Amino acid sequence: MKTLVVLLGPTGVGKTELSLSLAEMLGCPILNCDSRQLFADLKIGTAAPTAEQQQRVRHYFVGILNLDDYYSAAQYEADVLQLTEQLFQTHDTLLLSGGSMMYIDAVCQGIDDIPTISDEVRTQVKAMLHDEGLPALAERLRSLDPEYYAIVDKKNTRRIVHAVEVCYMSGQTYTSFRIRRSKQRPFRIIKVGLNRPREELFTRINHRVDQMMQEGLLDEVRAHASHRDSNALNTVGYKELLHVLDGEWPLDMAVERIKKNTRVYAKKQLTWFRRDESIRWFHPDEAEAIKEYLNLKLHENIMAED
RNA sequence: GGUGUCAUAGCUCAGUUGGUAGAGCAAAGGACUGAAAAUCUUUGUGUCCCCGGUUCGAUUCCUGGUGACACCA
Repeated sequence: MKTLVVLLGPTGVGKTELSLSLAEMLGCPILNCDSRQLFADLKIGTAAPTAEQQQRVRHYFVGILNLDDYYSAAQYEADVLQLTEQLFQTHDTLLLSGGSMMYIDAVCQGIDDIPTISDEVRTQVKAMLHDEGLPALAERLRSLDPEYYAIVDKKNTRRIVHAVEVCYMSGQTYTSFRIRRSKQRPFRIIKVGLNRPREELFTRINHRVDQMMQEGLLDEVRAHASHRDSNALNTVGYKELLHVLDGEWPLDMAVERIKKNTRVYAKKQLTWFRRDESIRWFHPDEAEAIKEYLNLKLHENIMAED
């Protein structure tokens, strides 16, 4: 039985550093599970693994997308499953490391099979939203899919828009695609969570943002500002600095906002992870304990096979 | 040293004609299934600077402290 070790935790906790030594111990490559490190041009602002780190351990899913590329959790699920099938032929264990909650769940439990929205439908629904407003779009959803309308957050534009898109795209209700059943994987999953005391985590985040600024984050944003409407740049660190480039915010205010928004993001990640009882939590400094835990679990695995 | 102003939530402040208080920001919590570092959402936070006095009752009025600021010496 093959094993996928999932290393997760809030942003800035220290996943990257630890993932390297775990991968070296396990003798395996690292599969990145950070939705923004997938983009080749967001190196500084996403604290992507450096060339040197990638020299140490082979990484997959780092810097493989252009800023305007369309990508999704479902696509990530498919890509990871395909790659793991291949890599498990030569490895017993693989390491998935990152903090993108939905991407992790997509790999571990799967995601419902929902039709991909065509550009036409996307544009059409976008126009409806623009012309009629959100309440009117919600009314359309009420007649298209009353069941989902009953439970959806009526103020959440993303959710309403997506549900309407799916209805128009498929001619069926959005509800009919929401199976929400977790899929079986042909490998075992061990989840290791990293966390620190709140104050410690926030101090690290603040320092890391200052460091990103020193490394030239503003220049990175400037270099790609022409893609400002892409989803990729709707990311903490980038959206704030775009306001600076537009002359709307002073730099120090933007830096403070980046720190705050990163902290908020970290909290959101922890909220999501908290309900996953299969995660075994550690402090990042407990590297030895983590290795011991993994060895124990992997050994159990072998015993179970005999 | 003198005169004046101020002292209320983690911060900036509002307010109570005397019945123990509220905004913004910060903070904490929650949702989440094909854009997720996205998107949406809930919630407080208190010796009202301290000791007295007046009063049924003082954060509010009064005396005295303490501290901050401004101006004058």
